Amino acid sequence: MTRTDEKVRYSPEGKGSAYTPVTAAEGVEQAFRILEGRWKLLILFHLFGGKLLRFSELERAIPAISQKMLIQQLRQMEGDGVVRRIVHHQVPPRVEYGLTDWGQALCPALDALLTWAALRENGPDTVT
Amino acid sequence: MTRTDEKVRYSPEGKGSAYTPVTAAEGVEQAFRILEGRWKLLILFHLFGGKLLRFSELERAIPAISQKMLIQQLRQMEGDGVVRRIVHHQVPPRVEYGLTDWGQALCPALDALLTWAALRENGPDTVT
DNA sequence: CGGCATCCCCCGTGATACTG
DNA sequence: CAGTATCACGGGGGATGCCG
Repeated sequence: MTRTDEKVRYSPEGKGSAYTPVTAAEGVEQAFRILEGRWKLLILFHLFGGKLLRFSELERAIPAISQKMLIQQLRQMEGDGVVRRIVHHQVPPRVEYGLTDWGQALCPALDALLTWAALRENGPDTVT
Repeated sequence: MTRTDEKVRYSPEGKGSAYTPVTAAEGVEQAFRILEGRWKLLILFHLFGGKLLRFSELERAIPAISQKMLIQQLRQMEGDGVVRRIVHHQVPPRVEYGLTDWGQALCPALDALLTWAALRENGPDTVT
């Protein structure tokens, strides 16, 4: 590494957005807070692609999850604006869950992480 | 903004990289496992850009962290191949920490998450 | 300087039972 | 069908003190 003396805030595009290590970490942690949770990613990937799934369909798609955890994770993501809840007032009750636009926008970001994780195996360690 | 409302699914129908909701979630969770931890992101962002920092420098950079947590998070990331530990055998002891190439490769992925998180405020929610 | 060991607490998670 | 409520547990994380 040649020059590291510059005040590089790791900024990729050198645009107006200047991140310090602290603010950048906080931003990512904010994202992590939303995604953290034993089942959230699993739920998310079941909902990607604009799919709408009923509560019971999600239960079947994720057999190991309990009703409590399913509703808890869904509620949290709904509160965070990632998941949207569509209630059909009828008997028997019909509730569907899907992603918001912002939730859909997670796809490329998670894909980047997926790609990164895959590098571990593919990449020949240049780890000095 | 990029259009994510179309066929941006991770393509289960596609060829080559066929992720199911389960495998994709597992992949991202694998990445999350590595990044999860109260201080890891903060440490990471202090190390981005090929910077090498001593233990005591990291302590000063992150005042709120305890020695136990600092070494714990560093060790875990070292074990995961994200952080590399450089020991200079001398008196007094001198130990520096930096990122592996794989660790550096996290930058764009985390940037994607950062960008996504920023969308929440900037983007006028068309959350239907 | 750069750790390691111990105790303690909190909260996320799981199991189970009940309800509109 | 789609939840709600309660109890219990384990581990991640904080504070503190000691070692090479």
